Amino acid sequence: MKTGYREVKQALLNRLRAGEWPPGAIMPGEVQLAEEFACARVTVNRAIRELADEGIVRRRRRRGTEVLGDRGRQARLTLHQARQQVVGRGQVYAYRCLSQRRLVAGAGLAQRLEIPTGSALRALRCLHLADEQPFQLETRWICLKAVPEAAEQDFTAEPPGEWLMRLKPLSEAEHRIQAAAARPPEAARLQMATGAPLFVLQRRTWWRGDPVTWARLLHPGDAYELVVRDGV
Amino acid sequence: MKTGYREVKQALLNRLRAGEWPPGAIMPGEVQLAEEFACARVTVNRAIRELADEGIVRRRRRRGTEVLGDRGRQARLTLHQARQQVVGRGQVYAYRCLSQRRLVAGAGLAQRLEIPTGSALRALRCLHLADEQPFQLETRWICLKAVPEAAEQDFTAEPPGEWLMRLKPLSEAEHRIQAAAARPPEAARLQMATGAPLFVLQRRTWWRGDPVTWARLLHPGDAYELVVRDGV
DNA sequence: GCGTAAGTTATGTACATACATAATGAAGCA
DNA sequence: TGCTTCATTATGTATGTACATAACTTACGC
Repeated sequence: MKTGYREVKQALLNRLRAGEWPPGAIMPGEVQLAEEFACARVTVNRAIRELADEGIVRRRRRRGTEVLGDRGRQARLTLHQARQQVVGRGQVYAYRCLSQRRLVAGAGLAQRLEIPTGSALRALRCLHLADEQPFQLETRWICLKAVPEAAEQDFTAEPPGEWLMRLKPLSEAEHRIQAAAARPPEAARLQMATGAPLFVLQRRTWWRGDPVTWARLLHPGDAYELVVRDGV
Repeated sequence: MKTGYREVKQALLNRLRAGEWPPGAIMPGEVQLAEEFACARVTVNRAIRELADEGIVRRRRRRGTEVLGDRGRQARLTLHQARQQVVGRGQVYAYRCLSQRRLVAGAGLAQRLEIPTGSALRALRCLHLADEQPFQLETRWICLKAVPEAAEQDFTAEPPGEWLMRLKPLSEAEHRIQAAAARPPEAARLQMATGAPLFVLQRRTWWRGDPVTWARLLHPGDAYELVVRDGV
């Protein structure tokens, strides 16, 4: 039976689901599977490579393909800008820059951003609104060493996230998601009660290894959720 | 210059980062790039395919390869079982099953689980501890139609998440992450104040389209965070 | 002018072949 | 025994070729 890599992949997935090769087991080699499916080895290779990319199996030279068991559920998360999230909900987006200034990094900031103390930064505080209601409170620092253009940029019209995305669209990022209690100034900005739950997303990004920005994005906890749907 | 697909991919990424092809632009075709890099078309194909998999470009037949701009940041999220998270932190894991019983789905449950009203379910409430401290409060329903073995299974020794993972290791899943205020019973179980922030992870899974389980995992907000690090 | 058929084009996939690379074990030697 | 060397093996990658497929363009018939 002449087969494409998709069919091979699906067939292998079905067998894995059926428990034919339990976690920890070594699957048959590519040549053997190619023979069984009556296809070229490259075809099997591609099928298994995709399974490996998805974290279902692990491939090692000479060892073969091992079925992974205790791996966690994997999901592909996509994080959008506030504007996209708001218009995606069918609401009207608005943006306000609450403050923007320059400063030099103190010890705490320097440590969080992994930069030397005294580095020049741009500090911003912005509010994103959905249908006139506070949607996200953004606190952001931008390293002027990595992004000197940010020193003179005026962020009253354009959110810094979108501006950065346009300037440096491809960078590495680290995201941290937490739940926290709103402190008084945050609660006031977001028009919620002090101590009420906040959804907190912190994002740090790098550009070729250099720290670019650190953002803390706060959402009122009762109005926000992150949804990830993903066939394993 | 004889090149491998990794080099081609990196070279293309560099040009994309340099803004050579702005978002919305159509990149040169595979044949042209193959000629430029002095390699086979398939090599360029693989390089660009990986960029497409990562959400950086979009490929369409006859149209060519379009550079995406407004896409959100992507990250690969891995969600582990409570046990793995706890031992990963270097703490001692413990598990307690607070209650387990059978019931039939009422209207609300049926809707949330996307099953007919009256379906047989197993309902569980469990507590996961880290160093004797409450770490996660789990509320779970298991559809007996999809997992009949769960009807008689005793979950006092093994957490249902791990048991299910062993039984049905590969299923589709939907995750929802929220921040919420702890209600009195939850707060008591987790030894925290009523109204304090909770990190809420809800997970629904399917097995070949059939709903399998719905879990609500609550973490004290001040002691939990989800970290995702990912080069774009 | 309008709809349909045929042609064009870029990506998508399959295959045979060849060689590269990492990991493992066995043979050979001090 | 302990070490190096070499053969083995499964995966990793590159290439030329061929054909498939989707989508756009043009030509044709009416």
